[in-house]
Amino acid sequence: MKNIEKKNKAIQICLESKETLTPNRITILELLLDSEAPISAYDLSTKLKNRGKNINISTIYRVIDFWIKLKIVHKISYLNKFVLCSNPEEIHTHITNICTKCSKVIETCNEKMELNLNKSSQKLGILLRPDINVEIPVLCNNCQ
Amino acid sequence: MKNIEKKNKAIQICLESKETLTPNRITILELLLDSEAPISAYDLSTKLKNRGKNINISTIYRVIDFWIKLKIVHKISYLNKFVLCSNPEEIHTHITNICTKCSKVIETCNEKMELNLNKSSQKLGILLRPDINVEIPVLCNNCQ
DNA sequence: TTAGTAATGCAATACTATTGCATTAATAAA
DNA sequence: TTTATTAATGCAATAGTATTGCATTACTAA
Repeated sequence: MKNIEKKNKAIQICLESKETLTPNRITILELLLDSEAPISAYDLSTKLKNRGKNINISTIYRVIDFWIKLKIVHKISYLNKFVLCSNPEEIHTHITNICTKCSKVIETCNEKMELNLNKSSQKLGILLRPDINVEIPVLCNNCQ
Repeated sequence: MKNIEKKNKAIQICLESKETLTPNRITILELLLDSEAPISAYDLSTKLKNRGKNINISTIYRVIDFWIKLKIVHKISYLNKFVLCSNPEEIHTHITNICTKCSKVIETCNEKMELNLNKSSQKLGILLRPDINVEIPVLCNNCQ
């Protein structure tokens, strides 16, 4: 999925949800689009300052939360960083492979990674969240 | 696995690794044993102070890292907290189901959760880490 | 036009984690 | 036993991450 498609998809989802598409939300969405690797809120803040824009850190966090709620953005807890979802349109288990050496992220979806958790979770009496995002620590191609 | 067994196992692993078993390391191990839920480094610090012991926060982090390296303790990135591994003796994929509502942790191992990642990761050119610990956001029994 | 709601700014604060250097404790070699 | 070496800890500053309450501004609907 190309960046321009991702952006349009995000905007579409936003409008369909009847949420407001503000300049800050677009700006931060674009920064996340530009960033291949996950990026922290404070890195976003720095990038914005470099471009002459100054958005308060609280607003940055709020905007990130906004996109997370729409499932456009994922938080990578392992890194305390944020990344655009590679497939925002699909409802599936998001699997984020994170290289623990170089922090590169390889995102894939349930089918490709064969994560069959539903049966076993029933036995445990737990319910998988529909917006499930699983982080898996790996070593990428270059770092092995 | 009972607490006393876990403790003995941890001590055994420590000694077999020819690491030093210091009072701080034992104290913090015991606190982690007592805590059912994951606990933060600063919460450990508070508990220690309440018991009249004052261990510097840097030491607490170092001791936690020490136990993590021995695979006795897991960091739960989703919570920025730490928890004793339920099965320190086994080499397997650790799967930590975390209730996103109450933070309860249900840990299980690879076999029980059917996490078949090896084949698919090969296709992606990535290598699973042997000490892999996967966090899965769920809703527990009580919170559904 | 006005009332109400949503978004943002501001700045303080809380929480999480690391660092460099000094000191102390433990261990091994002479 | 004494000394040299290494490991562990303390200290306190600092860095990084995230949230909060309240004021202000922008937007939306009555």
